[in-house]
Amino acid sequence: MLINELSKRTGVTIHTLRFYENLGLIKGKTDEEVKSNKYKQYDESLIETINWIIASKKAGFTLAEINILIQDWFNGNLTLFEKIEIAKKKIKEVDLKIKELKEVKRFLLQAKKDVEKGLC
Amino acid sequence: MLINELSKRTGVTIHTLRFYENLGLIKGKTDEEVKSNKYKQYDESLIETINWIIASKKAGFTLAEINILIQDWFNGNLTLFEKIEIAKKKIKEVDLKIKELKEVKRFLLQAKKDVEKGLC
DNA sequence: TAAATGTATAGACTATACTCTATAGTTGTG
DNA sequence: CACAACTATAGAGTATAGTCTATACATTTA
Repeated sequence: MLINELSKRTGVTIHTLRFYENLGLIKGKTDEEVKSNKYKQYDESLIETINWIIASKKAGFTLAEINILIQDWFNGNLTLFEKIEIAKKKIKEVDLKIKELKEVKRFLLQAKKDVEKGLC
Repeated sequence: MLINELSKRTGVTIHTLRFYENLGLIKGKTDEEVKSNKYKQYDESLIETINWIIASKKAGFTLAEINILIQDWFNGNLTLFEKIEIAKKKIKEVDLKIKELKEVKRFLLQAKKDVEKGLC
């Protein structure tokens, strides 16, 4: 598909998709047979990749971190063992973030309770 | 306490504390009695405020959002009802973030499982 | 009391992640 | 075939959140 379709199907603007492509997060390829233009074709599988990038960003990972993981995972010639280790490490990081969020929630619940009791 | 102590007790650099003070997140006051300098005194209670700012940042809130909440909460002359509503709203936001993180975790667990099964 | 350390202010600089503009060429439609 | 809509590239501009430097005083301490 062309960039316009990729943009519509992911909800990410064309500008941002190009920005991601420059960073190496995604990659389209120009059809060698077509000589008249340099329009890039984007693979169907990029939809999932981009959704994953969006989720990871929401989870607080930087694009640099996400990029390293993508490079390792898809282009890194890693052994099965190494891939499992990477997944485990990332899962730990996500668990830590969930723990931090739960602390913030506890703080908010306490504040709410204090107000309800008329303590502040 | 002076800014140096506040920095040491919160782990936030003096530069960043001043940056926060410029944004209005925290406030020190110069002792009117002392004419020789303009050294600002920071209240003991700011330690908790700053720890809360740090946690909120980790939770993905921007300084602008944190600032609005602080202004509302501490200086906003809100009714008890309004404060409870604000707390409820923030708790909902945190819950959403936790949900998003759990999705990322599910994705990672699936990837790990796929690798373990030798599917990729 | 000289030197080291601390404080205040203003402004420059950096990194991250976009977001927009300009320019040039390509494709699809009435 | 005119022209609107799409694509590519490069580079400028923006917002957020710091981080650092320079300058000028003030305070502490050996």
